[in-house]
Amino acid sequence: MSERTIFHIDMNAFFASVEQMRNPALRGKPVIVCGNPQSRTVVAACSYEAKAYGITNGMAVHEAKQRCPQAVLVGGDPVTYRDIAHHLFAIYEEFTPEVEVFSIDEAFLDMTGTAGVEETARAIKARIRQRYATLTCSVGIGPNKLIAKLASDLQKPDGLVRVRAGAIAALFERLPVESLCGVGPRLQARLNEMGIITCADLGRAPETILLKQFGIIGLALQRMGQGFDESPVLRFHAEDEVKSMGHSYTLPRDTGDREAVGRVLLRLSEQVARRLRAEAYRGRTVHVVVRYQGFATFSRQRSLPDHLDDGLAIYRTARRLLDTFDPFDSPVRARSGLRPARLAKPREAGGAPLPTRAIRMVGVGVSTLMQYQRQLSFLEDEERAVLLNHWLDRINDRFGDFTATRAACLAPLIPKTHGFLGHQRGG
DNA sequence: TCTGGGGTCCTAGGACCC
DNA sequence: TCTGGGGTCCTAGGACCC
Repeated sequence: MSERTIFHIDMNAFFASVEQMRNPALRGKPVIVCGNPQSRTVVAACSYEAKAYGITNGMAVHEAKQRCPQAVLVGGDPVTYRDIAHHLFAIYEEFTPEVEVFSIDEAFLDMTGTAGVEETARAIKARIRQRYATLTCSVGIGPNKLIAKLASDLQKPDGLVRVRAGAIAALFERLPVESLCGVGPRLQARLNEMGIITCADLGRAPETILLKQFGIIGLALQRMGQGFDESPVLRFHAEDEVKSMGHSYTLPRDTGDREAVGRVLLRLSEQVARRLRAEAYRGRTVHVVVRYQGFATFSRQRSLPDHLDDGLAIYRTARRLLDTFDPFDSPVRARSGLRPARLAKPREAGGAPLPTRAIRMVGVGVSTLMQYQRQLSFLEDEERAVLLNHWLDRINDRFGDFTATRAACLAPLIPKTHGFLGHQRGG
């Protein structure tokens, strides 16, 4: 088989660049795109002006503000980003039908057989510029996806880097092992401990050692360290094959109030259900995740006999799971293999009831999904619920989340009467 | 005011069935 | 009288990605 030519296109500071594009006042300024700027949140994307202050994606917003007090905070606008992303993918398809959507701002293109490889890359960049004057991208070109992705990282912003097969070995001598897609902080730390610092080190590491340390993953790691990657560019859009859907919410303040958490759970369950219905899915496994003060995070799941897409039904299961959580016992019990349904009520040490550990975040998800035909006729006893949900969806689609919803969703997420300290700052 | 929110994949152990 | 053993489903946790 002849050598492949793969492009990886990575939009530079995508969300922040979109904000700067549609609001010229933000151009040239440090811009931080985050979730709700009012809540505890992290940097989802930041402009290059902000990066200059050491701000990185994933950093707590409060820390980012410390580094750069004049940074402009913008709440993200996922609908617009998705819209523009779709236009960008359409542009790529002008050049080849072999486009793999890797994330909202990244794609792989299989350009094997194209004459004038770098000219084509420049043409794509020009086409993007023509459509969105202020958006730039970095294009990485390589003999496979692994190398293409790595190459797009080598020059930012507005980069164009081609790594030919013959140049990989020399490049890997100087690239740290964490530049490989798939080697995160944990793996990096373990590899570094083993004396594996560069990609080339990884490629040279003895198979037996890698196998022993990482199991089957070890062999894949070694292949990566040698620059091998056979994975094809899949004409696949993320939304085609959804495996799970979920929502989570970090509370403005940690709380020990189970009922307040329950209300958040109901709200999240309704959101998840609405998305399931919008995409004609039903699911049979309900997951709940709880993060406590201190960041310890636990999850529980339960599979049900039937697939469902009703918020209240999801909530009822989620609520039962939530009620099996015992913050002080969970880590032990989780390892003990006891099924959540059989968990004992929280024990009382020395007769005194244990205090409840405050909850920081709660999430609900549904998996084991099944997509159905919208024309499917429903059983009669389900009709009412289906009609109600349909009606709620129509209103919410038009006017936004929670315009019409169950009354319990409208209660404050954390009652003000509970006396949380420290959230009202002076004057 | 340390540490979001959306996902995917893998592992490991237990239950259960034949 | 040990303790087989494969297949599948289920659950919890962890690593990683953007």
